[in-house]
Amino acid sequence: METLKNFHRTHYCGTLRPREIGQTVSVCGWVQRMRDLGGLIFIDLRDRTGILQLAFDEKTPRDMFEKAFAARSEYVLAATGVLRERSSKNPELPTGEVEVEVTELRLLAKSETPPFEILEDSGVNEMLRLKYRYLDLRRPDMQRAIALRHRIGKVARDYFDARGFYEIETPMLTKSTPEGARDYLVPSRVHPGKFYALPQSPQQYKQLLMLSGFDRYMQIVRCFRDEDLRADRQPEFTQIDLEMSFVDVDDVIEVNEGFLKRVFQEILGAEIQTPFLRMPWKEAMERFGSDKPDMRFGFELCDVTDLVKDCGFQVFAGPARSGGSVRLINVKGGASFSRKEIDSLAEFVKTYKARGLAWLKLSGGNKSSSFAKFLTPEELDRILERAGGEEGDLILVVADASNETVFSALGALRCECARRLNLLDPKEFRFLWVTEFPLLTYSEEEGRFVAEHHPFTAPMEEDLALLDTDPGKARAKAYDVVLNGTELGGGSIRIFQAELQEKMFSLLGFTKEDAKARFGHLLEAFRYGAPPHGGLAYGFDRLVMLMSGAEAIRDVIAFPKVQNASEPMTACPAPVDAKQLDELGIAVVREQE
RNA sequence: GGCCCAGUAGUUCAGUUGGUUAGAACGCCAGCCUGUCACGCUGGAGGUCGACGGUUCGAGCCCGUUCUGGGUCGCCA
Repeated sequence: METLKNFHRTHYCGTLRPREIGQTVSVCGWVQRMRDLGGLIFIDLRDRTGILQLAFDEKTPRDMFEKAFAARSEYVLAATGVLRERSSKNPELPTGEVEVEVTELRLLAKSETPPFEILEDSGVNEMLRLKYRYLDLRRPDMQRAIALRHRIGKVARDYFDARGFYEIETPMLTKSTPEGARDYLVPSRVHPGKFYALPQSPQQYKQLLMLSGFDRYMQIVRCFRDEDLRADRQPEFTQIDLEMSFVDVDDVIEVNEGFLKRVFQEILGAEIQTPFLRMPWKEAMERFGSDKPDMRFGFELCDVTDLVKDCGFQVFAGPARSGGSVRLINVKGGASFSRKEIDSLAEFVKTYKARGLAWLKLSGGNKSSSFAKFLTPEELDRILERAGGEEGDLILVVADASNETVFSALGALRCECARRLNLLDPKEFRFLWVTEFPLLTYSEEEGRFVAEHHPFTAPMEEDLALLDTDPGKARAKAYDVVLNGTELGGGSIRIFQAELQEKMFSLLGFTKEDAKARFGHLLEAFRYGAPPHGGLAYGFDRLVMLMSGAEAIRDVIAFPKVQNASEPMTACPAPVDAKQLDELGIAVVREQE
């Protein structure tokens, strides 16, 4: 095996063009492919910039030719030679007009045959890819995703720096505050029986930084939540976290619209119009059945509760009379769905706890329907009129005694129909601010109000009086930025007055002692002059995912975890030595079989 | 914790009603080949059909259990 002694790379493989013809170049990389034509050998050498053809023939020094002959996939080579024009060009390749007439070739490392080929758009099983992630990451699409991630982070740092934000690090070993997601706990050798928690977000620290007068803070920061995974949720994930002092909702929104406009412009060349549409939470739910509506298509919800309250169809009339609702979406062009497809949509809404799905199809001048026969023609006409039903439409109705069920079922259904009708263009970017979230929601399970966002979120001034009379109706100065049905980020203006914070805690059912034990440091700090402040945090992985067109955040994370929160390559989590546990004063009483 | 989907050479897949020795492509190995670039040609190696159990004269295929992975509901302030 050889080394790089006295060898100096002059170029990346993928960067060479006819302008360098005649120059002596030195390149390094991995063997993508070797083509042995007998007296002539070609090697495609790959580095992170692309592929370059190395050529070997009878003019090549004999020992170099022998080395080329022995080259195999993924061998690591260094080559020096004169760049020349190819006698037959390859228009498919950016470097397709040139090749290196090799005079020196070094074999730096051999490679076993990889478990899968290093190719773009690999159809390989993801588990295998993740087990050999270091090989998977050699593939051009992964290289691009990781490079894109870097560039987006760079734009974020540059943008916020230019607007006076400091990047300040906050601790990874923090105090567990068991409100919200489960914490990852870290034991302490020095304090047996006591635990740190990995941060779910730097929320309290960044608020304290505002109190310290830093005025504008940002951080690209790892966060941890010990909850179940999804395509867009990992147990450790990255936020672009920011906080600003002496601001209200409009100020936070404005600086962030500027950021998103900039990052989409710089990275994708996409011109995003600002300001974004803003929509109160209540309107988003009523119109789209979701607090993160995808605005790329219609199919808005339509409330027909009043029209069916007295009808003879109990499936509709029952929920309509008992405080629930009957709502529909009109899927334009949905009449093309077969009966079987409609049945599968009915199965789909059942996962959202809907009892069933009533449907009416307008096709070929006819109405076919699962429920029309239970209604009078007049009742049906009024429903169709309100739904705007016309030829080619499919009307889908969900009735339930719980409005939440109706919203979540129809909200998911409208997205599913759009998917099936191919209405989702990943290159179209429809931004939206959802604002005026409820401050509190009542938890039946816990028998108390819980914070919708978090307990430091400020109520809207116009709703302050409601805190004493009807707290469930109070709206918060909270906002989410939504892109194509994905929550990209969210934040709020925070409470900065101790009296209001105490009132919030009491609404949340915390005693003074509870509040002191959990948030005492914050409450005490707020006694020393807290500025009005607020902020926002982006899901960085989700942002990169949407900008790269990936379908899961795993595809934009170098070393992601799989669904059971383990990591296939290193096989963690893993048991530890009894000695380590002993030092920590920890006894494991229940092990997984 | 619930529901749905998937698991067959190294990889991606096919495999009829349950019936002889489980196939293809790519990859890999060997030979030939001087302008290929998904090189070509010839030959070859490579399989616990995820695992266990059951039904059967006979199971890749049917049944049950289980493991692994994916999606999703719950959960995720």
